[in-house]
This record gives sequence, structure tokens and C-alpha cells, in this order.
Amino acid sequence: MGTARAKFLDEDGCRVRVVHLDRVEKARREIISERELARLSLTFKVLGDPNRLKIVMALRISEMCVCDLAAFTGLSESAVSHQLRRLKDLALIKNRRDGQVIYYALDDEHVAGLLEVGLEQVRE
Amino acid sequence: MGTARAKFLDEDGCRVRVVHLDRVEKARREIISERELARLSLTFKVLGDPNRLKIVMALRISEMCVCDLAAFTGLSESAVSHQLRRLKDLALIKNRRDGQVIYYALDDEHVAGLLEVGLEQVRE
DNA sequence: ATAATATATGAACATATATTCATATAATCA
DNA sequence: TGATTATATGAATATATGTTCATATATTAT
Repeated sequence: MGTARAKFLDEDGCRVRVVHLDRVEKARREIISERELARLSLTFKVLGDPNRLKIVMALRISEMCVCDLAAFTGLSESAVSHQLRRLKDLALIKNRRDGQVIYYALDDEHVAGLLEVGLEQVRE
Repeated sequence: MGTARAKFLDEDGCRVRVVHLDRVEKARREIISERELARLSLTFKVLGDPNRLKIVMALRISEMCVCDLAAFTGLSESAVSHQLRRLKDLALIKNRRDGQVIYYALDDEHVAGLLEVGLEQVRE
């Protein structure tokens, strides 16, 4: 019974070994779209750098400008600015200008939620 | 009023520009520990690779072996094995052996929770 | 206008990382 | 035991990525 071995051809016409074809096909049907998967992995990747994560954690506590974040993280202001751009590109943070100072903050509650759940996992 | 500019010395004795010293110090007091921050960023980083995320998403649907995951992702079995090890090192997945086959699964609900919340953010 | 301040950005470099390939281990089958 | 199957792993390579440095833009002050 059970694990009948199967061979089938993939998109490139290569023979691929599969033990549980049913499971693979179920996963194929139920998986999220490639687009969502790409976007989600980008979100995780951007939070996956210690300095960027530290920036985001600081913004969870208080709105801050580039030089505040530089002082807080120990990074140069240029490095912080580069990292802020990556965070902003993914809509994890937003900013507002007040004179010469640009204040950064978390974009919405989803981001804070991600950090919360992540912390739970890490502290398990 | 307001944004009084401040200068102070950091750990290395370098002069650092800070606009909002109060905010920086508040963040310093309330931030999570460096250890937790490192571990959390590692967790995000490991989910930040599209292929690893695809693997984890598949495991959310069904327990699978290496060759199933290779067929599902289009990666070689060796590449899948390397990635599974990284996921296992961070306790995101677990495995059990049944004869020659090793079945992989998500380690606990926290991981699935992270994926859920992440998806919400991405779909916002 | 000119100078000073705050932030952004492009290029370059150094490091990190994912895959491949060859090989090793571990379990089952003949 | 010897052969086969499933997975793991180390080294090498190619690519990705973070920081630095120099410079550019934008706002305010004199």
C-alpha cells in the first residue's frame, strides 16, 4: 500500500522523481499565486536584515528622522537612508516632511502585527 | 520651539547628530534585546527567499519528502535539502523518518501564523 | 542670493548566499 | 553481502546585497 513511486515530466520535459504525486498536485492547486509569493518573500527578506529590522522596531516605538535612526542603530545616515528606501518601496514604512526634517513611521498595523507574531515564534 | 538639535558621543566616542534625543533614548529603553533581534531577523531572512518560502507554503498544505518538494519547486533535490536544513536550523520545520523517506512538516503554529499575517500585509 | 542643514542616490567594493556537482551516509531490498 | 533508493553535505562558483564615499537635491536661515 501507500507510497507508490511515480515519474512524470515537468514543464521542461525532464523526468522528475515523485513519491507522493497526490500531495504535490494538491499543493500545486492550493498554493498562493507566484505574484503573491514573490511579494511576500520580498517583505520577509526586507525584514530579514538586522539593521533594517532594528530600524522598523525603533519606528514601532516612535516616529523618527534619518539622523535619529542613524544615532540609534550606529549606522551612517547614508546607510540608513538606503535602508529606509527599501522599506518604503515595500510599503512597510511611510514618511512625512516637516521643513527640512523627514519623519518616518510604520505604514500600517499589519507591519506591527508581523513583528508581534514573529517575536512570539522566536520566543516560543 | 521643539526640535532642539543635540550632539552626543556614541560608544566609539564619535560625535553623532541627533535631532530627537528623547525619542532615541526611549527607543533604546524599549527595544527588544540584541539576541532576540538577531534571532528574529534570521527567521525573516530565512523566509525571505522565494524558494524557501515556496517550500514552507507547500508544507503548510501537506507533509512532504525531499523529492516531492523538488518536483513541486522545480529545484534539484540537493538544493531542496540544503534549504530544508536552513529551515530546520531555525526550528521552522521538523521531520520524521519512515524507512528511507524523511517527511518534513511545519514545526508549530507560530510559523503558519507568520505566513498568515504576512499574507494579510501583502494583500492589504 | 549664499550658506547651511537634512536627506537621497549612484557607483564601487567587499561580503553573503544559493545552486551545482561530486560524494557520503543511511535505510531497504534482492 | 551487495545493490538500490533517499537524503545530506562540503567545496566551488556565480550572483545578490549592504555599506561607504562622493555627490546631488531640497528646505531653511542669513
